[in-house]
Amino acid sequence: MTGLAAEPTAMPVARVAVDVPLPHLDRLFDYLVPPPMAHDAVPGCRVRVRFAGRRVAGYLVERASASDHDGNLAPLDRVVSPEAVLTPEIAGLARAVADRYGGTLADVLRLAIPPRRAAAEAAETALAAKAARAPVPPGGAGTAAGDQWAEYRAGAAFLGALAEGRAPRAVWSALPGPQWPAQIAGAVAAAARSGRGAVVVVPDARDLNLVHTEIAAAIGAEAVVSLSAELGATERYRRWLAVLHGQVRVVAGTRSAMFAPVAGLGLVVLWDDGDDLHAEPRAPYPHARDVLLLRAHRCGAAVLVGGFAQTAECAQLLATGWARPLAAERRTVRRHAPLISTAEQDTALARDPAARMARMPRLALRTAREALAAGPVLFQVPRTGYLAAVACRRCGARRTCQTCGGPVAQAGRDEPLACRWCGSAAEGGCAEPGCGATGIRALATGARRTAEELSRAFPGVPVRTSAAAHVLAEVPGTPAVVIATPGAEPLTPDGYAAAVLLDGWALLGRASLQASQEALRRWMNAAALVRPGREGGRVVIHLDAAPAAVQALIRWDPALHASRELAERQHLRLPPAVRMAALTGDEEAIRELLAAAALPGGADVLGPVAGPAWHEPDGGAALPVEPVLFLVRVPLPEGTALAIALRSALAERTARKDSRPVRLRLDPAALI
DNA sequence: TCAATCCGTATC
DNA sequence: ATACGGATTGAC
Repeated sequence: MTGLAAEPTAMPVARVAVDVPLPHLDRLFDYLVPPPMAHDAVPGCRVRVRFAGRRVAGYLVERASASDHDGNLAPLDRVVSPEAVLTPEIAGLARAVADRYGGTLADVLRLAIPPRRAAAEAAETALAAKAARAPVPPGGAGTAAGDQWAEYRAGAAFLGALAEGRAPRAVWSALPGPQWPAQIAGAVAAAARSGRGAVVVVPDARDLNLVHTEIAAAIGAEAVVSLSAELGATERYRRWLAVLHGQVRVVAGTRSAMFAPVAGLGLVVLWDDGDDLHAEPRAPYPHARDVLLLRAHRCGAAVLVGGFAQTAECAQLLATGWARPLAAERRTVRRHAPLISTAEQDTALARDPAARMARMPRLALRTAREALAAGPVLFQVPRTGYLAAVACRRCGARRTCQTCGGPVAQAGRDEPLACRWCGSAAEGGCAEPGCGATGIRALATGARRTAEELSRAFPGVPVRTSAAAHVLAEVPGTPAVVIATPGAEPLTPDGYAAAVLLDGWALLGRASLQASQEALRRWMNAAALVRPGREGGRVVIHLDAAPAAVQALIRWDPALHASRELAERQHLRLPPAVRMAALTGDEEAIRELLAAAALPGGADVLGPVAGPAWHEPDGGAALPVEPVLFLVRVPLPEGTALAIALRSALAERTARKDSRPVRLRLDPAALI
C-alpha cells in the first residue's frame, strides 16, 4: 500500500497525458483531484478530463502535491477505472519511443495499451484478488532446458548468464531446422529460473503458435500467455490484464506485444527481425527491434534477437560490441543445412517437355521428382495470383494501370486484368501510342499459374498452394507439391524433402537497396524448412551463383552477408549506419519546416524528389496533388536530436493551424 | 462608450 | 477542435 490511500489530500494534483493528436500538446497537464476521486486516481489509471472545452481521454501519469501552472486547475472529470494500466516502465518507454521517432506520447500509448473492455476488467480484477492469496510459482516445471543450445558456441554461457539474473545480449544465427522455438523456450525458461519475466515477439500467428507451444512445455501453460491482434478485443484485454497484474510473467506475441507490461522483465526475444511485419504501420511507425532493444536497455534486460538470416541492424549491434554473436560452428551448420545448388534457365528447354511446360530448370524438376519419393517438396514463388505482370503481345510494352500507373495483373486463370495497386479494371488494350492491341503475354507468373503448371508436370501428385489469403499452417509429411509465397510456407512434420526457389531474380531485382538482404532472408526461411543434406534434403535456387546473396545461401553464412550489407550502408550513408528522417507532403511546407527546425550539426538535407516513395497504409487521403520527399540525414548519435527538432517544428505548424500535409517518418525501411 | 465581431493563441 | 482574450469596428 502506498500512502496515497491513507492520505488522499496530500497529493491533490493529477498530472495527465491527454489523448489528443496535436504534437504541440504532447506534455502533461495538471488537474485537481476531487476528494471523492482521490482513492481511485492512482498513477497510470485512465481518466477523462475537460480539455479546451471538450472532454477527452487521458492517462494519469503521476500525482503531485502542487502544480507549476499559474492559473486555476480544472478538476478531473472522471476516473474511468482505478486500474493502473500505464505502468511507470511503459510510460518511460513510450516517451522514449515517441522521442526516437519524432512522434507523440499519445500515439505511442495508443499502440501500447489495448482499448478498455469493462467486462474483461471486472472479471480479471476479481481473479487477481484471488490470485494474490495463492501466487503462481515462478516457472519451474518442464524439461531440462538448456540442451537446445548445446550446439551453439556461446550457448551455455548465454543460458548460464540468464539463469544467474544477468543481462547478456546476443545476435542469434539460428541453425536451420525446426528447433528454434524450443531454443527460445529454453532461454525464456532460464530467465524464469532467475525469477524474471520475458517478452517474445515473432512476426506472425504461425510462428506465435510454435513459440507459445514450446514455452508452455518448458515452463508450464499457466506461466505464459500469447497476445496477438487475432484475438478478440475482450480476450486480448483480459490476457493483457493478467500480465499487468503479474499473474503471468512471460508473454509471447506479435508486434504489439513488445509493449506488454511484464513485471520484472529480464529478457526480450525478437525472432526474424528482418520481417517487415515488425514495422508498425501506424504513427509514429516504431519498429519492434528498436522498441525491444530500447526497452531492454532501459530496464537492464537480456536480449536475444535473430533468425535464420541476419539484418544489417544486427550486424551493427555486433560491430559496436553492444551484442555478442550466438552462432554454431561451421561444421554444425553444415550438419543441419540442406544441400543447396543453383540452376540457371536451361537453353535446351525444348528437350524436356515437362521442364518446358513448367518453365523451370531441369535440375529443379529432377530434384523435385526425386525428392517426391521421400516427402513433400516446397516451391517458393515470389508472387501471388496468376500473372503478376503482363506485357502487350504485339509491341511488348509492359501493361500498366491507366489510373495510377501500377502493375496490371491477373488474379486467376479466367479473371479479368486489373491493377494490383488500386484494383481498377484494366479495360481496353495496350496504351502505347498507335498500338491498342488486346493480346497479352506473361512477364511474371504467380503462385496460381505455377500450381497449374506443376500439376501438369507431376500428374497424380497432390498440389497445395499457400499464399496471401489462403495460408496453410501445415501440410502432411506425405509426398506433395507445395507452392507458397515467401512467408506463407507451411510447416511439415519431418521437413521438406526438397525446396525449389523460383524466380530468384524477381526478389533480387527489386528496386530497393535492401533487395539482396530481403531475398536472402526469404530464401533462408524457406530452406530452413528442408531436411538436412545428410538426410537427403535438397534446395535448388533458380539463379546463377554469382550474386552475394546466393553465395551466402549456399554457404549458409548470413552473418558475413549482413556485415557486407552494413559496410555498404556505411559507404552509402544509409540506416542503420546513419539516422534518416523522411518528410513527405507539400514542398513549400516542408521547405519552411526545414528552415525553421533547429537541425542538429552535420544534418544533411536531400531532395526534393517526387514522392511518396512508399505506399501509404491509409491510402494517402491527405496527400497533396504533387507530394514530394525530402530526406534529412544525421550521424547516429544525433538521431534523437533530429527527431525532436523535427517534431517541434511540426508542433509549431499545428499550433499555427497550417493545414498543408507534412508527414514525418524515421528510418523508413521502404526507402532504403 | 459599449457591444458585436474578428483574430490569434492556449488548451491545466 | 473550442474557448477565451484582446483588438477592431461600427453605432449611438
